[in-house]
Amino acid sequence: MSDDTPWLNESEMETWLALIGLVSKLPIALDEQLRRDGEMSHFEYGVLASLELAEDHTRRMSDLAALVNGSLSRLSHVARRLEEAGLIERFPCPTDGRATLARLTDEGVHRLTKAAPGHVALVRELIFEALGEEDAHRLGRLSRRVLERIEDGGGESARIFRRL
Amino acid sequence: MSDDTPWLNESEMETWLALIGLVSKLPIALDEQLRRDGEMSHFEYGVLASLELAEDHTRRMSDLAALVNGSLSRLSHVARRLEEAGLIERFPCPTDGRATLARLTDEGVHRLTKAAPGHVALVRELIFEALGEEDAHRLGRLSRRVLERIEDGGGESARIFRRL
DNA sequence: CGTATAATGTTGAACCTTCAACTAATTATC
DNA sequence: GATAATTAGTTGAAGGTTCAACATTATACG
Repeated sequence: MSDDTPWLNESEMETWLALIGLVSKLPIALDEQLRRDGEMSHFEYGVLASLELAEDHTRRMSDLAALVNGSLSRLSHVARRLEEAGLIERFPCPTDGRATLARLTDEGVHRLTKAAPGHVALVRELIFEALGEEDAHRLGRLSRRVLERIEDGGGESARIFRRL
Repeated sequence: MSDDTPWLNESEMETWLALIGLVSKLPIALDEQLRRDGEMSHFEYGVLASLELAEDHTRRMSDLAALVNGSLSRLSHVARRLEEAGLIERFPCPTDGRATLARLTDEGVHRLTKAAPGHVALVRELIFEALGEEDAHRLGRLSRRVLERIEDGGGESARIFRRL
């Protein structure tokens, strides 16, 4: 095979490995703290936190799924467990019979409140203290640009593929 | 409770959400392409690629685990599946009776070769084309700094906790 | 209206990862 | 050199995620 693939050069490879390292290890660090301080995963924390910010502590399942970057199926399973644990409750949406609403319970608020300070402290240490406000802000902007590209259709080849 | 927790301000929250978005979605985009072009996950790709770069296409399991940012247990399960699929083979290390060596087979090389061009193309598009070489390099440097902080013990609170 | 299509969620099975327990070999220590 | 502690790796069970199939309700459109 004639190799016209534009492989990564050494500098690009270093960049890529650093990013992959971050993407693999940051979630583990977050899960570790939250498991310890709140007996929950980072995904579950996201669900609870996102409900706490919402009007009446209530959101539609599909909105919630989008906010926490998860599939509806994943959220549905997680919601069942959170409901069994008494941290949220679910009930049908009065205005759209297809939809389900999830609401944070008082106990959910309590558990979130217990875990949150440690979580914020960890985020501060790993991002804002490690980089300083300015560089942290740069990291945010760069992340957003990559994110846009990802959401733009998952890559050129995927777009072509999907059109067939 | 008197609330002296230094919550994130709006700008910090935007930064953090962007980063979390990246960390949740980049792996999904990578897995999608590799699943399509090579019937493998990104983690499996990492294992095969890391073996291909090695002397004699062979590495110790524990070295491999560190290189792909995974636990030894996870790697062991994955290695069993890759071995069953004929992509790698495992055999005891001749110089250290505790260790196991993993070697990429010819079929493993073939499968890797099949998936690699699409993978590189995706990485190029999502990172280097989206950001340009210079900003991509910045992203790499920032990632590395956060990574160092993570590996520095998982955060101040964790260090204190662990000392008790 | 009535049917076709799309949107919203849930479920169970298959699959993957983590966790704890375990085996086996090596190194440290006395 | 025997025993203890450490290191390397595997395993099975428990728990979480994905995938495909399904049920249900809403919307489009003829």
